[in-house]
Amino acid sequence: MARPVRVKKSDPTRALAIVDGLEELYPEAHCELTFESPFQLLIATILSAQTTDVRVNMVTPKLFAKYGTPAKLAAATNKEIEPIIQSTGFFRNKAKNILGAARVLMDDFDGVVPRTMDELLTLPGVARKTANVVLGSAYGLNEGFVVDTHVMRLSQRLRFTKQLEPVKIERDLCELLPRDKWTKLGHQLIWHGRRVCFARKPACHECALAPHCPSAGKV
DNA sequence: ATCCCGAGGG
DNA sequence: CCCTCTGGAT
Repeated sequence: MARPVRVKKSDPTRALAIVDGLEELYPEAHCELTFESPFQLLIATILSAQTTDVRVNMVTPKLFAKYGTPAKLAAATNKEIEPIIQSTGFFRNKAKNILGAARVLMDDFDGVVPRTMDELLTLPGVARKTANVVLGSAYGLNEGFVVDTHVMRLSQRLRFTKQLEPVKIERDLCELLPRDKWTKLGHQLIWHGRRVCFARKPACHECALAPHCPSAGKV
């Protein structure tokens, strides 16, 4: 027996009001990692796991001065890389991942960061979040939706989704929000998460989205 | 103590 | 699902 009724999705009209509000608040929202190539954004994004972009931007100039291309990074050793990225945390895993990613790029992709989700997912240290950052901010493609800690938190507070798993949240966001704005909206949600909708004590009293937010004053 | 533009393995 | 890897800021 087929399930007779679908639950109504999150109200698309309310969602679009929030989209407009975010555009008004953060028309300039963009990726705040510093990079000069798709490769450098890929590496910076791998390094950004569980740390702030400010911290990543403190180590990447030194890293990219010597190892700013796939060929150069692929030829490096863990011992050379680890001290440079140490302050970003998880530095042994991250060193292994960025070296491994550089080597896969050389071996399988002619040293060019690929432009598809499936190909990006073959790189060590790269899952959907990192792949979506590269596709969106290095290549300008709206292939998916970046779901990081901020996007996850805001999506739940704004009731864009009730899911807890990032991949399910991404699916809901893609169904609900206009595709041509996925990348920009990701940045805008992150900016709002940093500036107003804090993890611990969100500033609902000064939030322009509060009229549209089911969680306003309740967190 | 909790959080930060996570990923991989059990 | 859970856990671990890891450091710095608040």
